[in-house]
This record gives sequence, C-alpha cells and structure tokens, in this order.
Amino acid sequence: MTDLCEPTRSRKPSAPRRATLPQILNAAEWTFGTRGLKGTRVEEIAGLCGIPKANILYYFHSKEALYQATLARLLDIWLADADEWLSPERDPMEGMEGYIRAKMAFSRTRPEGSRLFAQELLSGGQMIQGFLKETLRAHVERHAEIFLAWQAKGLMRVIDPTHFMCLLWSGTQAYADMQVQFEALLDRESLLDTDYEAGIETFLTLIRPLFVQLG
Amino acid sequence: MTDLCEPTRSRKPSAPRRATLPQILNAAEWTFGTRGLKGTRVEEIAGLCGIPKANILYYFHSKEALYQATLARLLDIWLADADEWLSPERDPMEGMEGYIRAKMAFSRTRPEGSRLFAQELLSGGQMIQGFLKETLRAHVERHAEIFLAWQAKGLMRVIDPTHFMCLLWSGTQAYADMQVQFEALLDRESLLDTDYEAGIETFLTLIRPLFVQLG
DNA sequence: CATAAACCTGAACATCTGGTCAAAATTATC
DNA sequence: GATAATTTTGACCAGATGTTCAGGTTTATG
Repeated sequence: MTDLCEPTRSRKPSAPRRATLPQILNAAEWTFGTRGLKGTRVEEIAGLCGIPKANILYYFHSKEALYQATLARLLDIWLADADEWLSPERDPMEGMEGYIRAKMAFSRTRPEGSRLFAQELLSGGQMIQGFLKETLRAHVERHAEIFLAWQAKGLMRVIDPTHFMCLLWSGTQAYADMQVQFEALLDRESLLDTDYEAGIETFLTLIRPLFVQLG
Repeated sequence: MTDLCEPTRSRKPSAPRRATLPQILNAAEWTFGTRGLKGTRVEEIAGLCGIPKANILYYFHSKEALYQATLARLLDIWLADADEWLSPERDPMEGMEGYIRAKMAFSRTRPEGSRLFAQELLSGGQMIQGFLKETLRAHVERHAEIFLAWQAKGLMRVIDPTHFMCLLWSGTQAYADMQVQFEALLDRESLLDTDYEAGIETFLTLIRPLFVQLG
C-alpha cells in the first residue's frame, strides 16, 4: 500500500516524483477501469499523461505493478464512508441514508474506480485476495454486527445482514459499473444528477420499511 | 443473431458443424466471461474444445466475430425469464418471487454468461449498443408499465419502476459478477445452494412490503 | 461412387506491446 | 557550484498472438 515504487529513498520524494506519480495513477485508474488489465496499453496511459511510455516503466517496474498500485490506492479510500455512517450510535435509518448517498456519490464522481474494482472481481480477484478475505471481510462483519444489534433492540426488522450489505453494495455500484446500461434504459447521453437522486430514492423506499417502528 | 458464420449454406448444416459450433460457443462464453475480450487467447478456447486454433478461425472470421456471436447467443436467451414471470395477469408478489428465483438461478448455473455481459458493459458496451437501446429498453419499458398498472390498482406501493427494475437486475447479477467477493465474505470455497437461497430470501424480505395490502 | 462443397490443420506471417538499456538531462544535497 | 542520485527518453528487443494460406481430409448429395 505504501511504496511500490523505485528509489531506495535516501532522500525525500523529489519534486518531479510528486508531480508525475499521481498523474500516472489517475490515468491508470481511468484506463484500467475501462479497458481492464489486459486491454490496457501502457502507451495509452503514457499518452494521457503526456509522457513517454518508458517514463511510466521507470516509476513502476511493470504494467502489473502499476495495476496493483492503482488498485491499492483505490481500496485505501474505499471503506471510509461506511464506517462514518454505519455506527452503533447513529440513528439507523439516518445512517443508512447517509451511507447510500455516500456510496452513490462515489459511483457518480469516480466511476472508473468502481469499474476497476469490478473488472478485478470479474477476472477472479487474484490481485486482491488479501483485501477481500481480510480487510473487507472484517469490515462487513463489523457492520453486520451493528445490524444485528439494531435487530436485537427492535430497531430493524430481521434480515440477513451480510446479504443485505452486499445488496446495498451492488445496487449502488451498479450506477457506475452498468452506467451505459442505465444511460440506454433512461435514454440519456449521460446520467443526470436527478437520475442518481431517483436511484437513491428508490433504494430508500425499499429500505424504509425495515426501520419503521415495530412495536 | 442468425449466422455470423461461414458457408453460403447451399446445403443444410453439416454434422461436424452441428457438433463443433456449440462447443466453440460454450468455451468462448467461459473464456470471454472470465478473461474479457482482450484477455482471451483464441488458443485457450481451442484448447478447451480440443481442436486447433485455426479450426476456430475457420468458423469465425476473427476473435471479435466470435465474441459478438457469443454475446448474441447469450442475449437471445436472456430475456425470456422476465417475460414469463412479470405479466399483468399474474399475482404481483408471486411474479416477483418467480422472477428473482429465475434470475438468481441463471447467476448460479451460468455465471460466465453474466460475467461476459458485465465485462462488455464495463468496457463501454460498444458491441451491444443496439441491444441496449432497442431490445432491452423496450423490454424494461414493458415491465415498467406492468409495475405502473399494479401501482394504479393499489396492488403495489409507488416506486420508480425503471430504477426498481435495475435494482433487481443488479442485485441478482451480483451473485455471478461478484462471486469471488461473496465467497470471501461468506468464507466459502464456493457458494452453496443455501447461500443463493439466503440471497433470494433477503431480496424477498426487502420487496414484500411493496405488495402488502395497502388499504 | 463421383464430385463438389465443406471442413480441418500445421506452418508461416505480421503486428502489437511490455520491457530493457544506455546515454543525456535534471534535481537534490553538501 | 560540485557531484551524486534521480529522472527522462528514444531506440531496440523478444515474446505473444491474431490471422492467413495452401494443401489435405471428410462429408453431403446426386
């Protein structure tokens, strides 16, 4: 997660490095996300950065290393939202809405990241086995416990917390991964803010009954 | 959709053709679904069929042509389930359950097909523009009208039919596309029948309140 | 069974692309 | 400002892989 990059770091990160590295990673996120690992040409990433291919291979020993670094940077950012909104103290329905909105915002503002992750899952997720089986698993289990606690207190109807969590995840993710499908179905050049809003509203309509006063 | 294949068909389909073609398409569905268009080597498909690479290029002029044919065959099968279960006559909740079960069964028994479609969407869906904007769009609109009719009759709570439809789609699709993620989260070597059943149950729990007697 | 169409396949080809390298240019540090 | 580390870059290489092709084999049809 830290430095998959070159120098032995006998100095602090130099100016050109600070400028070039993020640029490469951004371009890589876009390209890997829309073309996949195999479909991506290092030269295309280079082109997006306006630098020669060899320069990228200087910072990252291989295309695959760049892929992993791109993925790693993404996963780091990934989990914060959920922890902020889904906490035991917060009001359940308020937390759910916050989480869904945050996740949906991610799909809207950074769709390539979503797609990169999806690409990786589709092709078997070899590169993120560790993340899936440790970090993400712990993450989901933590939230599952929150749901179970809510259910025990009568604040939430009984529902399998893990599958429910996955349903939230996939439903929001879909607005990035299946963006073209939504555009076709809604007859849009590109999705509007109101479309994402309608998606959120649909979700909330479905979820609200889980949290109505039960007794 | 019909014949993207070779001969001028001055005879009826020959025996070797009837034997080889489906074999190729099956192998192609698996390979394209897990490796993507670029990631797939024609030779791997050939290997799965136990025939030489050149034989595949005899039936399909190019890798891309085979990709399109594979996709086309998939899309043909795709829409039948929905039409069977979501019809105006049928009891709403019964239809919903039937549809979800059918869609989930597809994700379980033919995950590579699901993944192939997802791959195509992720990379922009260039190959299936027509399908998305015409066939699928009409399909979804038809079902949206059924939902609206139910809502007008007071048989279903008000919810955006298109977004709701997409949510059903993506949630069931996820059990194929994000299979590795589910396996990691549920700590399974591979998903069990009970896992898919739990997924269905979670879905139904969420959907049922839409169809309770309203008045 | 003749014969034309369809099918099969090994070998060769052309291209694309990830990666290397050495030499030049730039930057950080004393 | 000297100098050592870092960065940049074009040219080149090697392997992978889609595609062609010619010649041989099998199959359908009369």
